[in-house]
Amino acid sequence: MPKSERARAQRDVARQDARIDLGELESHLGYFVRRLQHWIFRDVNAALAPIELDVILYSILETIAANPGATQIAVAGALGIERARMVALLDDLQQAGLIVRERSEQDRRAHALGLTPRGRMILKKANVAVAAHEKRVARRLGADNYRRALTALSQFETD
Amino acid sequence: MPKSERARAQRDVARQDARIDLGELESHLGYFVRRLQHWIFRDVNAALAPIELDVILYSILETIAANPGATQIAVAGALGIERARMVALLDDLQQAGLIVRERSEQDRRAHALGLTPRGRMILKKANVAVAAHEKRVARRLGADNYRRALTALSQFETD
DNA sequence: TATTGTTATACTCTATAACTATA
DNA sequence: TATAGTTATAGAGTATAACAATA
Repeated sequence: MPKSERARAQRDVARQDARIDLGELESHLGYFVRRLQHWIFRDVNAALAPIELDVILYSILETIAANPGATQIAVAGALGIERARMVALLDDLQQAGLIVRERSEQDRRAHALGLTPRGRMILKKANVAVAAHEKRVARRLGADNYRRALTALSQFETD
Repeated sequence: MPKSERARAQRDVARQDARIDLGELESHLGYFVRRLQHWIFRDVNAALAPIELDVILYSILETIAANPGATQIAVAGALGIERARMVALLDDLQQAGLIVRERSEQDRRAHALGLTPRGRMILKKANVAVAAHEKRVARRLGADNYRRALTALSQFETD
């Protein structure tokens, strides 16, 4: 099934029945965070689909670009991805010709990650698509709410 | 490897991890939403574990409490759960003696959902645990940011 | 002994199709 | 024909454990 169809199916399921009341859930931040996260996930993945990326692969590319030579564990740790899962994700990116894995000279157990020229080109396109997505989020949330949300949430410290 | 060298190596690794820069991700709401959602999910599930619930089962109980007699499809639609998955979730709740499924009199294909006395008792306990979780979120985010986030995100309209 | 990358496995979540009983 | 609930299955995502090479 094409991604657009899958996205529509998800929308249909997510659509709320107007008669249903959510009780206490309406006062819990977690409920609204989950709802927004769901919408954002769908929208950003749709935006990245034409260049054959999803938001996880994009996040990995962007992190490698900002930290050339970083190891798989460092990137995985920064993004909250299991190192076991990172292997297959990097395999995808490598097979697509977007990244290189080179043996680290300081520590021959580790791989130093880097972008290929093609990787840099695709990342540039991805950042254009993601910027457009970000504007859609801001428009749908309202400029004031968008600014409020970004300010508030960016100050949250995880463990 | 001597101890002093090992200590230095560990420091170097730690410093490298701390040095990881997330690039453009730091200006994207989606990144912070995902990060917060992940923390909230873990914390609320830990809070509900002692009464053998998770946040999905709790959300279903709360929605049934607010809409007695609602059908499986109505509750599933309101919470963004596939109706196929809802079956197993309701099986769990029914087996735990928290809900009842009764044939609807208006439409004999449908189940009218309701809480048992035990379901109401457990939901009461769950709401105490979730309220404590909500306070942890507010404290960690800061009172002002918590209010800002709740205001901003609750105004987001999904499709 | 510990760590990096890797493979393997199991479990959950999501999406879809197909079936049954009703409408 | 269509819908509510159900079953079955396939594909992701997540969490572990174990192993080889290296520290």
